[in-house]
Amino acid sequence: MRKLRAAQTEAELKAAAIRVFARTGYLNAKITDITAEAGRATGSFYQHFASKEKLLEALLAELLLEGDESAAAPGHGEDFRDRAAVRYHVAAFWGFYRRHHVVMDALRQAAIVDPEFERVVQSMMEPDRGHIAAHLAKLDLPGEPLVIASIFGALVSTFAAEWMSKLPDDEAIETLTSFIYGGIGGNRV
Amino acid sequence: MRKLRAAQTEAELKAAAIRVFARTGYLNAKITDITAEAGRATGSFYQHFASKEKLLEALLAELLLEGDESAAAPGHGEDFRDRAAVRYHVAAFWGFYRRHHVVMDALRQAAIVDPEFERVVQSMMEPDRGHIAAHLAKLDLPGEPLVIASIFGALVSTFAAEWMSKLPDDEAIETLTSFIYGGIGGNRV
DNA sequence: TGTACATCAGTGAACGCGCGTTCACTGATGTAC
DNA sequence: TGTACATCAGTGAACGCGCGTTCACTGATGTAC
Repeated sequence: MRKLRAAQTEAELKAAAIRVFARTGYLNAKITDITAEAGRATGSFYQHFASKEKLLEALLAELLLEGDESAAAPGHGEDFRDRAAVRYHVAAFWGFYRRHHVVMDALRQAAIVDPEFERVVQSMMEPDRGHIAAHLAKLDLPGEPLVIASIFGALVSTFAAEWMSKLPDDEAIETLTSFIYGGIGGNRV
Repeated sequence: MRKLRAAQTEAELKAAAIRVFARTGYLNAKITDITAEAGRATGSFYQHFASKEKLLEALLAELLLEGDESAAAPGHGEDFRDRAAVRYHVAAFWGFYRRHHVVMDALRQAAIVDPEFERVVQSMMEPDRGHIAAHLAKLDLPGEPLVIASIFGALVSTFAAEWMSKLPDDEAIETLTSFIYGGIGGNRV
């Protein structure tokens, strides 16, 4: 089966790309770095992807697939006056980031240079943000729900980017949860 | 005076660079974009800066100069149990970012591609972070002071990056202050 | 089942574009006498 | 004050490097008869 072989190579290129991105960052990654890492010839790359951008889009598609799964996850606490509900969301985001930070960072880097990806990343984050904003809408908040939701996202992802490798998961999740829970007013009775 | 003319040109190149960075971002900015914006010939650039990186370092030096001034600012509230003290720091950071976001963003972009700048940006942020951490050390916190201080920085700068142009300053500062004050436990009596 | 031909994944050397950097030159400003 | 020469900021065409992309080729797998 030839299709199979092609699919195999394509998968190896994707996996190699993720390793290269992790090592040098998306913007510094050369096509030849990726093919070398995958043990293929340079030209092989273009049989599967028209460009580095298209490869990243393919990785994004995989990531979105899993995002949809976890969005359809078992009903969780909806009321953000409940600390456990906040923690649930922080933990979910944290876990997602832990599994996909290489691709997420690559997307962020691509967005810096290419306005097209800027839009893609934005629209990728939008449902999450809306979801969080919906939880927040019921509360008595120190600002617009959408603004606070953006704080939530920014906070968790920037924090994760810096501390993921330095703190144990539960400590990070606890710290973040406490901070956010307090931030949205959870400690006022 | 020849030195004067040179200094003049150098200043114009810097100013032009900031305009170009604001328009296209640091990573997308070409040397010729900058010289064109300044109305100079390409070669002129290299009479003043050995590279785009060196130009950015020069802009950084200017920025640090002002940073030092504001650090030596009039004694402000030191106790973060006091909401006004928190607000003071948020407002200071917000103002600084408003004045210097182009260069700060450029530094962030440079750090992505160049590990050298990574270190520079880190060490630039470090005193601030230490300063904040010192304020926090007295409190009963949901985590390590340095970790919380990094939340503080990440929060204000990511938030600023997104909302600076969309929210009036005082609303942004209020929202951020409330969130952070709550986050560090300020609402528990 | 065997032979002849077609298709396709993979190869890697070569090509060429974009852009950073150089360099021989110009004209103006400064210096020596 | 005037002339001859040196210095230096600025110029922009040309050079060359890095890297993305192409393309003629190979060998293996699939198809027709």
